[in-house]
Amino acid sequence: MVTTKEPLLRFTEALVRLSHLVQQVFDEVAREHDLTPQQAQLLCLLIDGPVGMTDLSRSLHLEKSSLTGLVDRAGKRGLVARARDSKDRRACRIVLTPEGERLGALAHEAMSERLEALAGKLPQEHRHLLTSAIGGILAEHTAQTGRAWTAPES
Amino acid sequence: MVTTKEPLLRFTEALVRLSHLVQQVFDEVAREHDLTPQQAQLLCLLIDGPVGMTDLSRSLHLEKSSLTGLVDRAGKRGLVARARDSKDRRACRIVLTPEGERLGALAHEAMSERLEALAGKLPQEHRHLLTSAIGGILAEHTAQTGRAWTAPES
DNA sequence: TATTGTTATACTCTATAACTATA
DNA sequence: TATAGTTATAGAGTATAACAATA
Repeated sequence: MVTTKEPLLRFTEALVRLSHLVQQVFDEVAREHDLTPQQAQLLCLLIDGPVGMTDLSRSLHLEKSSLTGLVDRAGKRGLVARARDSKDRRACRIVLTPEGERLGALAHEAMSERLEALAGKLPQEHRHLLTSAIGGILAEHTAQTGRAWTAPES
Repeated sequence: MVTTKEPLLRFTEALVRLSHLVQQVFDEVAREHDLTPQQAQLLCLLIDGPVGMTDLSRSLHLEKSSLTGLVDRAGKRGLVARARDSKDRRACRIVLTPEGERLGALAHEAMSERLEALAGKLPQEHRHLLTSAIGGILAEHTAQTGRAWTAPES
């Protein structure tokens, strides 16, 4: 289980620390845009188009009832709105308001810039390797759980 | 700003997705051990020894008052306790109870196993590269903020 | 005066259980 | 019956502001 030489930073520890750092940057960016982290995440998920509650709750790993509250509060702040589904009268699709779209895009861009800055000293080839290694990990998770790490295909 | 060929998965997006995945695994593990994610994180930070409130709030990026509540609840569950500081009568040091130590160790181990499984298909050398690349990113963050990503040196 | 930590207050976030309405 | 979503409730997490005790 333990290899002959322990590196300075263990692999799993590196993953956890990186994830904490990214999370922290995300929280900061959200706050700078006067959003809660959860609202920012919601906006990011809606940038590509309207999504139904069930799909959203899967993507966010939230119970439907938790999502109802989140959408309610985001709605009260004028970031999103509920649109009725034309095919299924039980369902609704959550859409970004112009303000939600604006803030979502701003936050997304700020996030990218911040992360780029963090990786600025990394040589290009290392970035590519890192990216593809992460792709492998995400694929492995998909294989283990059967769930995709992107949009839920209905 | 944009290189000649955009890879399938952009670098920053890969970082964000990886971080979400790790976060999700962390939440699952915490829940399986009947802990909230924040409690699990608290236990992990205390494994190496008692820590004062001010240092804890820095490590967790929490206001002191938020931390008071977190420690209160963890205390009510018998996971941690407040010990008075011998040198400074204002301060206290948060210590793990035996139960907290047990649960913290279990959760930490489960987390490692889960992440190892996710990276299982990755060749050793890629893992090392990934680890050192992450080390670089963490170091860059330290350089930019002046804060270390590990224990806060008082 | 500065620092350590708590209290008071007001939100947001989250899950569980029970519910309504549509399919 | 099953699915989409909400309501009710309870508790956890968080920040801001004001405070107490010690340094």
